[in-house]
Amino acid sequence: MIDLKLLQKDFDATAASLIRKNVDSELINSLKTLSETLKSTKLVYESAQAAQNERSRLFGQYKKEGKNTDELKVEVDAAKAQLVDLLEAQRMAEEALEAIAMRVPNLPDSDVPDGEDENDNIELRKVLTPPTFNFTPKEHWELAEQNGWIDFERGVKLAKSRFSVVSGMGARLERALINFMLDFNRERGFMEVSVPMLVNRRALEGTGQLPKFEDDLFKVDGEELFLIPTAEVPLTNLYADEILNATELPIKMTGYTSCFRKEAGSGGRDVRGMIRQHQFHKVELVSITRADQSDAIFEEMVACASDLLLALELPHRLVTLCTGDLGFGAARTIDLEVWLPGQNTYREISSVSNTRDFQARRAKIRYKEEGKNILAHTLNGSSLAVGRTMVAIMENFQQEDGSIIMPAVLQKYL
RNA sequence: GGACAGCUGGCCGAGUGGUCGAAGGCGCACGCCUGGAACGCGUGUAAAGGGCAACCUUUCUAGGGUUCGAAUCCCUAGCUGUCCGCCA
Repeated sequence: MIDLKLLQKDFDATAASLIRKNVDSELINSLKTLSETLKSTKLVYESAQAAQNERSRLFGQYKKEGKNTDELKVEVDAAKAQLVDLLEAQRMAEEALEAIAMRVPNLPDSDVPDGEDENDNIELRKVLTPPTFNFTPKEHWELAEQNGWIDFERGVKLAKSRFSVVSGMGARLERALINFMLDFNRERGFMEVSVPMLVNRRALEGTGQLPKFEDDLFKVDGEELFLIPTAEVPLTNLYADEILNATELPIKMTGYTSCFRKEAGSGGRDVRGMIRQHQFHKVELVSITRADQSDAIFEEMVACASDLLLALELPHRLVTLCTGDLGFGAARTIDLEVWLPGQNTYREISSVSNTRDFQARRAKIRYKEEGKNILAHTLNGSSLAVGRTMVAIMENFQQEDGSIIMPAVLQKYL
């Protein structure tokens, strides 16, 4: 959630910032109005309550002194009825504000480039040169089927479309990648954590998937539980509702989970192959930091993901997302896109975001510094999407006969 | 799933109707002590919102109720623990 005080104090700048993220200006106006209404409603209620508290105190005193309380009781009862109404007004103002505030995205950092969509993203740099082939490189689904690594049909039989089965060397590669990534991240100071893959509504509100994006999530029937779309949700919410000691920060974590997404809005995109599945594996990085640490940790996380690709000898590029492509909770994001020779293009394989205090405000993650409670900064990044990494390995290391050479760093994991 | 017990500050824990946002301890911060530390001693220390401030409001899991007044009494829900059942 954005800082509503900032919106009240510096409306023009905050509104301009939200407009950069395509938030409707009417919505911004109503957000401001509602937050001010709440403020004045509260003021009225609180002074009425203060008067009532005083009367109650007097009542006790009268009783003790043996005075008659009949007159006071009439007064108290009258005020009580009024208080009920005032409280109700306050509650309605709160609800109205929250309904909107929880659906307003984070403010982008001032240096995030303006833009409409992914076409306006800005390439930062390329790492490694794409390989050249003296034959026409195949796409991964062809290679996967030829090598017996992935069975798309049987995945559909077991569940539905966008599910697949990985077997043989493919399954071993998947496991090797997960282990390799976790070890790599651990060596960079990220503590390994294993978390639930089902979470409650509160957790998803904390990281921003709810209330706005419920359609993208798989929900467990009859329970208030959802399958996680990313390990970012449980890892970040690990510290929800807590006040950490400043000296404990930064907390740097890595975790492997399956991820589940309905891919509701993705239409007919990437229907073939394993680029876009309902269930996929991902190793995630999450950091909880002090406000002054998040920029440095952000760079660390980007470097970690990029170096991981480098270790796997996978050509990739780093891209700064423009305002229009930025996710709901992100103040800034760098995507890592891996080269896919079969598709002759770069495709997203990792996304590293700094949400600043946006998630922390929702999830109530604070730290104490010099006696004050300060909202933490939270960051997340994939490191990496396992399925897409397998796709990249297949396409980049394919031989003319369709066989695939494994990256050297994975040897000891296979 | 069944029975019983519990849920209080960063943590532990006292508190059965007003003097309680709450004893005490731990932790933390600062100071003294020390060559430097530990120990010891002293002081401070719940959160959220509003206000320049004094101060005000709210919060003892949540929601409802009783009462002039609820951490305290009643109801419901959630969670935790223990025992039983089931089980990888």
